[in-house]
Amino acid sequence: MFTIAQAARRAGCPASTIRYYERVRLLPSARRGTNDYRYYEVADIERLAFVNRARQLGFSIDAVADLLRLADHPHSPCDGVDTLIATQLHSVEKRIRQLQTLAARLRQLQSACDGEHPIRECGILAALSDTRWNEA
Amino acid sequence: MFTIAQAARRAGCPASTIRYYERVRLLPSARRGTNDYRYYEVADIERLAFVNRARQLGFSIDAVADLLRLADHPHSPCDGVDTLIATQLHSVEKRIRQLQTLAARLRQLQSACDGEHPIRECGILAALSDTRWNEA
DNA sequence: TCTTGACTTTGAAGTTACTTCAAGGTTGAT
DNA sequence: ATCAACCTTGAAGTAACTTCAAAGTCAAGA
Repeated sequence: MFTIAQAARRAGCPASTIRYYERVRLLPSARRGTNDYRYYEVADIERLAFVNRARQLGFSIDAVADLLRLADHPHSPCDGVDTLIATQLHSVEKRIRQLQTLAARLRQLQSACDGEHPIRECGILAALSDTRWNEA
Repeated sequence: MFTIAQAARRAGCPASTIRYYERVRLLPSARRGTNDYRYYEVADIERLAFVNRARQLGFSIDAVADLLRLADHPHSPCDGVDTLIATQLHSVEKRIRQLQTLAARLRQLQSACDGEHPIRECGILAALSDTRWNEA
């Protein structure tokens, strides 16, 4: 049996996050001691660690809840899991593409200024003020 | 003079966003008519468009406020502008690297399952449950 | 035993950048 | 006159937490 801080250390997240997951019902209510402290067993901590790993992969709380539900039904087919992973991968890839476009624009802006002149002559602000910007 | 919806259309953002920017003081309070409607001139709309372009580049509201302040001082050197752009570019690049790591992990997970078996045998959930995960 | 510091509890509010909603007033065209 | 489409405000909702305040608990050392 572990206190919330011990569980947090083992699972690799703050105690406040564990309380939060309980509050939003991502995790079941923890067993309580007579002092009203939450106590966790190894199995609880493993589930929590599973949640943290999925969150680190960028899954939303709702998606993690789906994953947990799927993991709790060992006999059903795993298409659902595959779909969740694929969906997440697609959204990550899309976000990467957006950010790459962004980075390219920022680099372009950067090349419009050598830092050695007053703002009045700054190509960056000129570009940002240019109404033709949105065409680019 | 334009109403808020007209200004919004010209600047390319919802009217609610303009009100929001005013509320958080990113933009000055708009001039009001006797009907209490907000009215905008071309210069106001240009400033709003500038804000929208910077936001589209991923600058936070605070950073946009900095950009506006800098743009309002045409005689000071433009190092500050350069720094803001560089900082933003670095954070975008960092985020891209994080997401690429994420995508690689998701692809790795994907390869652990061919979708043709029950969850009990699913390599994805096995990997997510594996305590050695965090080493990877 | 007392104290001290580190833990625990709760509910509420703060974070970011908006969007949505409710309830009501204004405008312009028919 | 009436109708749609606009405008106003303040408040609440969104995601996923984090931080805070106020108060109770516990373990160890003097």
